Amino acid sequence: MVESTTTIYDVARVAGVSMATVSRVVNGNANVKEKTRQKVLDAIAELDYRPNAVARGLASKRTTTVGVILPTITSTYFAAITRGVDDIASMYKYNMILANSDNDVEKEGKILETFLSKQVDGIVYMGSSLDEEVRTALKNTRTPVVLVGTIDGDKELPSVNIDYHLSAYQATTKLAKNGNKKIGYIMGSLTDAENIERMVGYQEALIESGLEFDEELVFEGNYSYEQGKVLVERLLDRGVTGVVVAHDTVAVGVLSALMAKGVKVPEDFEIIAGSNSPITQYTYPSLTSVNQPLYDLGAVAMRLLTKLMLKEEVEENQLILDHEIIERQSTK
Amino acid sequence: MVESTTTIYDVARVAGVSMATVSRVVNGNANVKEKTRQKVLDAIAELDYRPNAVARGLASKRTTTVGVILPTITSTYFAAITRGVDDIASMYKYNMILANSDNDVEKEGKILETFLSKQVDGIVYMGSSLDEEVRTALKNTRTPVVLVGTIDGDKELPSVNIDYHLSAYQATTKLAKNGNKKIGYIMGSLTDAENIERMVGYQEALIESGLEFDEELVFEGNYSYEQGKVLVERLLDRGVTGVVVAHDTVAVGVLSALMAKGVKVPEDFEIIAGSNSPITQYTYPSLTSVNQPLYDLGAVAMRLLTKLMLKEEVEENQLILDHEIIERQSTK
DNA sequence: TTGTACGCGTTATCAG
DNA sequence: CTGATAACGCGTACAA
Repeated sequence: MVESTTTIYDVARVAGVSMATVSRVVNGNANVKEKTRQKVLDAIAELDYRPNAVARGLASKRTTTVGVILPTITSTYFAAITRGVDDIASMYKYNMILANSDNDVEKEGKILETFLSKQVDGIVYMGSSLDEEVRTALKNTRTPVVLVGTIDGDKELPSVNIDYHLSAYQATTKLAKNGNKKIGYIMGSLTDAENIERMVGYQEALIESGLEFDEELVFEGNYSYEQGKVLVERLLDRGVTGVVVAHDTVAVGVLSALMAKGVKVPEDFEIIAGSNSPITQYTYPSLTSVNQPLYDLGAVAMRLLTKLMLKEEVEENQLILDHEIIERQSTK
Repeated sequence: MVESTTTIYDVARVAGVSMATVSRVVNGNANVKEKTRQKVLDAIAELDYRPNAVARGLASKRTTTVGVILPTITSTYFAAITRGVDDIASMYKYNMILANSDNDVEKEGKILETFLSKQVDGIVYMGSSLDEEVRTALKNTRTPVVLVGTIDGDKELPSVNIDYHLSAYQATTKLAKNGNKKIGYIMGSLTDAENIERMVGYQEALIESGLEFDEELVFEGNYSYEQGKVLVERLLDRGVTGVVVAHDTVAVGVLSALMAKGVKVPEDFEIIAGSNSPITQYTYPSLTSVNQPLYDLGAVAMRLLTKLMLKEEVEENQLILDHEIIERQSTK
């Protein structure tokens, strides 16, 4: 196999046609006589010719590649979304360049630069906190961008999310109905639009349930399991008997710490996790969870992106997918 | 921001030099007078010029992109490895095109074709079963390939793994020493070289521990949680009191089913998981696990790949990383 | 130290 | 239906 880059010219020569015709055949252009098409196809098979996508990209200004930027692929939350993105992407013949940002503004900036220099046709962005700087950069690009699980406060950038406000309201109400008087909430930074929505939903639910809002019961938990274990101490100190945890990994940490302390779940303490990523089913007791349709979020986002890339009409930029609360063993 | 693709020529014009000089500056070529370099830099800043990586790739025949092919990114096992790959990749200025194969031969073939047509500089392959067809294709490519967590029976393709034989031996021995008389093993398909190694280690440990090998106690478990739950019935039926489970997700399924049945872990049943992916710490009781250094496996593989891509000398192609058994709560 | 000119492998336009 | 030929944006010998 001496494979020294056989080009479209080689194929043309062997098939006895011009390279233009070969190009037509390769690209499925209809204007080719069946007989010549067959000659070309034979030559392609004979030479084991494979089109060079880079050259193609240069000439056509399309790379059939989209950039995906996310905090870290090791999170089952982002992994599930990403799987949805990839499935739809490959369905539309796109590939995915993936980059982990650790939600670091500087890294995000660099990744964005790289993606643009690589001429990606579109970008899928995930990141709990959408920094102002990054947001501006995203808006100033000609390249289509879709946010997933991330809210742009101004609702300018296309995005796919669930109704965080409603989900927080429902989860809190559920805990209230189960008789909990002190209900905690662990979410990400309150500077994120997404969490502001959650906060409002939480407060509304408390009020409607005749409970008092106490900011001491709201905690900022990042993505870590350890964080969850640490927060349990404070939850218990403050008399909390039920908690809604936005990030699943943190929820698992909370559960583990409670179990280790001998606190009975759900008898003495109830937990509702926030995104129904796979791990919520793996724990024992399994975690009641807000079911964010993660795979679908990714799939829908990618579908939206294809429309944007192909300049199709898009009636609505801000997509909201349905969620539900899946009852498992961590609530009564 | 009228951004109509400013090229190297525009920069040259503004800076009053030739495009060759601009190219030199952009590529950090030393042979440029400091003064002109500065002029060029200014022009670049003024025009907000960004090199076109596609054109660059065509001219230089290097894309600074590697292709990563894996069964599914939703597995914490592969996700952890992938994170290691990406960190080292970006350290060396490479990007990662990611594709999920579901371990399907046909998909793998297509992905490989796509990667090659996109002119990736190298390929990282993960997949429990390395199909003969795929293996051949991988070997016939000029593009460097590194396998991770995957064994090439012939040891021809460069790879990074742990010693599966030894790990199986140790885990089995541990359960034997703890007094278990019937020890089960759940692994993937026995057609995979990796699992054959496990099988041998398992058998050796049994013999040395004076226990009998019974093929009825070896199960083929794929990656699913559900599978683990199903297998528990059979394990119990056959009097097994301790099991080694190669795939963590399956191990979690086993644990959950046992807990649900009221079987005490580790008192009445012991479990050792196979790869120490994050979920093994998240369960309660947490899972004793063979600690495969997943992140490192990915990092080392990518490092090896950079050497291959840069045609550096590589003394050893078959890398084996150390593992250990991390004691948690699922063993006595 | 800097500039010229060609090539990388395709796509796309325009004749014919 | 088919064939020249000019881009696409950049790297790089070869000259100067």
